[in-house]
Amino acid sequence: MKESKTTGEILREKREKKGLLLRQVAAMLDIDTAILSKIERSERKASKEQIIKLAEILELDEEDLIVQFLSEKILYEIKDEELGSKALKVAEQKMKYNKNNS
Amino acid sequence: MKESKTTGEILREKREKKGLLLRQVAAMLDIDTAILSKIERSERKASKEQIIKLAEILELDEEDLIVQFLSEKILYEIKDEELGSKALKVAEQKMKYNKNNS
DNA sequence: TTATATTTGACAATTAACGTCAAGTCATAA
DNA sequence: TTATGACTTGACGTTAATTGTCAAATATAA
Repeated sequence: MKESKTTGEILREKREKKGLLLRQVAAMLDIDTAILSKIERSERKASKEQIIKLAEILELDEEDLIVQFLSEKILYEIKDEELGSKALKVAEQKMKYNKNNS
Repeated sequence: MKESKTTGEILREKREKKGLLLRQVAAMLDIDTAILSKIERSERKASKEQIIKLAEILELDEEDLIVQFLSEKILYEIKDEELGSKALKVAEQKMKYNKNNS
C-alpha cells in the first residue's frame, strides 16, 4: 500500500533536504518560527497562502501540495464522524452532478 | 441523473409537509425564527446538534440527514478550489488507508 | 559550557460563526 | 384598504475558533 505523508512531514523533509532552518523559512513566510514548527508537526494548519509560498520556497510542486493540503482539510472536517466515509462519497457524487449540470 | 437537494430544501419540504411553522420548529430548536429561515434557504449552516434535533422533529432519517449535512460541509471547504475534485479523491484514498492501517 | 535550533504553552489579536432583534416583504382575509 | 400572520432581511452583539507573538524550556552540537 502506498505510504501517506502529512503535509507537515512533506514540508519538513524538503526543508531539511535543502538545508534551511525553520527560522529562515518562517522569515520568508513572515510568521514566527513557532508557527512553522507547529505546522510541520501537524499541530497547526497552514493557510492556503502559506502553502503556496512554501511550495515556491521549498521547490515543491504547487498543485500536489495544495491537493495534499485540501485533502487534509476535508479529512479534518469529518475526523470524528462515523458517517464520514459515506459523506465523502456523497460529496463526490454531488461534485460530479454539479459539473454536469451547471 | 439523480436529483440533488440541499439540506435546507429537505428540511423545508418536510416541515411544510407536516404543516409546521418556522416559528414552531425554531422554538423546539431554541433558536430565533430568522436562523431557521436562513438554514432552510442555505444562507446559514445548521450545527450538528440542530441537524439531529431536526431529524427527530421532522421525522427524517437521522443518518441520511447527517450524511447530507456532512457532505455539504465538505463541499463548502472546497467550493472555490479548482483542485477540489482531486482533493476529494485523495481524501478518500487516505480514508481507506487509515481504515486498513490503524 | 556555550551557542544555536526547535518546541512548548500562555497569552493577545483577529476573524468567523452564531444568535437576537426589529423592520421589511408578501400573501390573504376582513 | 387595512390588518394579520408567515417569512425574510440586514444591522448588530456575543461567543468561539483561528492565527499570531513571545518567552521559557528543551534538545543538539561545537
